[in-house]
Amino acid sequence: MKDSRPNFNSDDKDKSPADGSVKDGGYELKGRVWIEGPSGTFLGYGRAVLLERIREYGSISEAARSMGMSYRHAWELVDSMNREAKAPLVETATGGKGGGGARLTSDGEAAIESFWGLHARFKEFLKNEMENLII
Amino acid sequence: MKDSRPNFNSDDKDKSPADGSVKDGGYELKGRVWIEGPSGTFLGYGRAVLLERIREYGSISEAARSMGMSYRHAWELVDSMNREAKAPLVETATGGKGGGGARLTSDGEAAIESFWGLHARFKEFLKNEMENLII
DNA sequence: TTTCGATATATATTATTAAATACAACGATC
DNA sequence: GATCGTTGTATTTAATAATATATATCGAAA
Repeated sequence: MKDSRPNFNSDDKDKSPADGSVKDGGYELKGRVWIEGPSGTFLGYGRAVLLERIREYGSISEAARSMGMSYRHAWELVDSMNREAKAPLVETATGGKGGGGARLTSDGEAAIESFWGLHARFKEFLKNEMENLII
Repeated sequence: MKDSRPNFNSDDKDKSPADGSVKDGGYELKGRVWIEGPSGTFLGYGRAVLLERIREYGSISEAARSMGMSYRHAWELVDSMNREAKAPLVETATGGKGGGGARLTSDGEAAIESFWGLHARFKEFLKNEMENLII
C-alpha cells in the first residue's frame, strides 16, 4: 500500500552493516531511583552521598566542600531530608568547640543503608535489561 | 559512650507512634530509565510519548501542541533521536499537500515497543521494591 | 503562479535554577 | 569576655533552561 502523502525523505541507507561505520554498540541503559516523601524528594543518590560525607567529616559545610557543592545547597538538602523523614537523619550543633558540627542519627545511618541496598538491586536490574536490549 | 562534641539538638521526639500525626505511609518509590546513545539521551519516557503522538497525528507540530510542548523543543527531541539512532525513527516531509508532515519509520515503531517493554518491567521492579521498603 | 500548513532554523525574551556572597547567632573553650 | 568555625538564613548575582517570536523553505495542489 502506497502512502498518499507526498515526499518522505526516508533516509533508509545502511540498514545492513556493510561498511564499518555502523553504530553498533555505544548504547547504554541508564536510570535513577529515589524515594519521595509527602512533599518532594526524600532520598536519592546525591543525598545518600551527602549523608555519607557528613558522617565522614562531621560537618555539613565540609561535606559540601568535598563534593564541590555550595553550603547553601547542602544545607537545603539536609533540611529537606529532616523535614521529610519521620525523624531527623542529621543532627546539627551551632557554636561550641570548632564552631559546631553535624552528625548522622541512627535513622540517618539506616536510611543510607536502605538506599544503597535499593540502589544495588537497581543496578542489577539495569544490567540484566541491558543484556536483552535490542536497539 | 558519650560524645565529646557539644550540644546536638537531637530532636528525638515521637519515635513511638503515640499520637496520630506520625507520617507513617506517604512514601513513594520513584524512578526513571532511559537509553543513552553515543552523545546524549536517546530514548526515555517523554520521547516515547512524543513518538506516539507523532504516529497519531502525522505531524511534529501537532504532536507538540497536543503535549503542550513548544514545536522547537519537540523538533529538537526528534532531531536528537534521529541523530542518535542507527537509522532515523521519524521521517519528515516539507511542503506538499497540507504543508508537510511526519511519520514513524519501522525503526521508530520498534523503538517505542522496546522502550515500553523496558518501562513496564521497571515499574514491576519498583513495585516489588516498594513492598520491601523500610523507611 | 499563488496558496497552504508544516518543517527547519535563528534570534530574542522570559522564567527558572543554581551559585556566590554576606552575615547574625551560637556556645564550648581558652 | 574574646575567639573560633559552623550553622542558619537572606540577599544578590550568574548561569541555564524554557518559551516565544520570527521567518525562510518546501512542493503538491488549486
